Amino acid sequence: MVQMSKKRPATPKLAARCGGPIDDLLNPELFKALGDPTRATLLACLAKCGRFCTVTEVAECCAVDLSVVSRHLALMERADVLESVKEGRMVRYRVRFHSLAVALHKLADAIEGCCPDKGAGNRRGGCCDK
Amino acid sequence: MVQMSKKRPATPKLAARCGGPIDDLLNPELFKALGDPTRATLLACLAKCGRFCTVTEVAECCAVDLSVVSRHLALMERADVLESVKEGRMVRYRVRFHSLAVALHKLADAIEGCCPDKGAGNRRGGCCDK
DNA sequence: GCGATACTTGCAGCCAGACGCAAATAAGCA
DNA sequence: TGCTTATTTGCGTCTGGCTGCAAGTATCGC
Repeated sequence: MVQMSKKRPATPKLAARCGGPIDDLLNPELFKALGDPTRATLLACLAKCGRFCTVTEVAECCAVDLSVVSRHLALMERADVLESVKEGRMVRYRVRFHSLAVALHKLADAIEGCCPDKGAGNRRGGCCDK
Repeated sequence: MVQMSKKRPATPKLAARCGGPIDDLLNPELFKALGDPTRATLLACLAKCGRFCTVTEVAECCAVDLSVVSRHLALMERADVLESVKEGRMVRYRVRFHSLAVALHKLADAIEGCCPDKGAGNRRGGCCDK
């Protein structure tokens, strides 16, 4: 296995030029999807429920209009937080449990990998590609 | 060790009444802080840099006004993403590596714990307190 | 086909937040 | 004290996003 040199940039300006795993993992679209209180409620309810739920069912867990719920669910699907299946006239949404958990674990690992006080030489390969 | 009953709510509506670890971990303030492209850039640069950086240094890694950077950093500090120290006339910010990584790992675990196709009976105690 | 149900989309109002500029505050230095 | 540097704050602007209502589309059962 080739040992890549994982240098740490001296300044934030240099860090900007230096790609690392954190750049792709810190996806604003994903976190925007998780950053709205209404969507957080919907997501938590869907997660606790576990199964595929219809838009009407999900709408019963918070006070906003059904059309708003429909839009929130569609947005979270575009951000790969949810997946959906169409069954006749209804659409069922479910949390993308694995994909979401993996994305969060990877980001957490990338962040920890950037931490300088981590024993000798960054575990997990450091934060920077060169 | 007492075995708590970790039932899964039948509907999203019931799920809303049923508290679980995911409710607290899915903190909109945190994800709002991560959900802006400019803040994502600043955070990635700070993470790759690893050390405490001044506002002026951080501002060099993206094209917005210094005052904007100052506001973004303060916002991320309020969301517990960054920490700061004041040194004379300058303020240095650094990523809260451990705290951030732990929050993300916990959320990822809580989400995985909600996933129904996880062998027999939810690992990690399920998603619901009752 | 017709009405009912399930969901999406168009529209408009409204508020939050991102931004730049300029002024204010704070701290170092001569 | 006066000047410079570092950062914050006030203000106005503007865009984006959340929301509700109403209308549109799709599907089901009769």
